[in-house]
Amino acid sequence: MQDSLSLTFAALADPTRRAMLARLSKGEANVSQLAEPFLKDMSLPAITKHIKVLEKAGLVTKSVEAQYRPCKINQEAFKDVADWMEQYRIFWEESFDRLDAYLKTVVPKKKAKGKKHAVKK
Amino acid sequence: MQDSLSLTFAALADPTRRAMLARLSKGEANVSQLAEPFLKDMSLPAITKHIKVLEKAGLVTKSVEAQYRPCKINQEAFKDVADWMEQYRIFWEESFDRLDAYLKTVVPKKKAKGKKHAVKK
DNA sequence: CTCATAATTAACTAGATAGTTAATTAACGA
DNA sequence: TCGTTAATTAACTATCTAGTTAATTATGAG
Repeated sequence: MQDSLSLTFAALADPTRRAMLARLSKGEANVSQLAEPFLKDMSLPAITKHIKVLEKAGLVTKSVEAQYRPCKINQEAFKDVADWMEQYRIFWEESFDRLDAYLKTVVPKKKAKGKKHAVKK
Repeated sequence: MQDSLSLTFAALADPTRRAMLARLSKGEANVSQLAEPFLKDMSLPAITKHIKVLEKAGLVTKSVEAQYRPCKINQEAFKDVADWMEQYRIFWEESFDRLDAYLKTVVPKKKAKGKKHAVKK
């Protein structure tokens, strides 16, 4: 991995981290506040690591306030995901009719020029 | 991991797999057609595995047609991602004003009841 | 039947990820 | 200054991931 979108999706691929984002969508929270619902399941260092993953992914920013580390959602990464999703809108929007129509506009049963990989059927 | 959304995000966290989806968004393709742009970088078994990841994530379905395995995009997983994203719309939509307004509606500098975790400042 | 192509499976490896416990750093309050 | 709380770092481990090569299965073409 390494590219920014991959980092972001990887960060989202964990229920603990998604729950943290859900919490942060309600407002800022420092590390122990974020940790609180999970401390029955995992240690504080584990939480620290999850937050680091969210930061590296650009989904969260953390600041310094005395001994606290208030975290908040960073819009940029969400925008990146939303932008990427745009190209698939046709697939996740309700209308099946429009999908059918769309699928007829692209690659009308392409023959694969060199006829090497031609799809027979 | 294990939950469906985590599987889906994990599948999206790879540029090869995202490129495959982009290809499939233009229309069906069988395994070797999907593989073609990547064979200079990786082997066919690696491709097979990537496709399996996309299938398990529900992003792609594969069928059988003679010796070919035509793949196509499966809408469901995209819908799931889009639905999940909905709750963060306020963050990825352009309007900063509306975000400010929103943030004032939730958690008005909560005091953390037991005063144990009170955010000082 | 035999060969070539499509695709998968098996077995293995390097490196990443997610967690642990123990120790450390920093700031506040008394 | 001393104890407490907030948070991180270090060191380690188990499991997962992404790739490899070699072998195998299945189909259609001649």
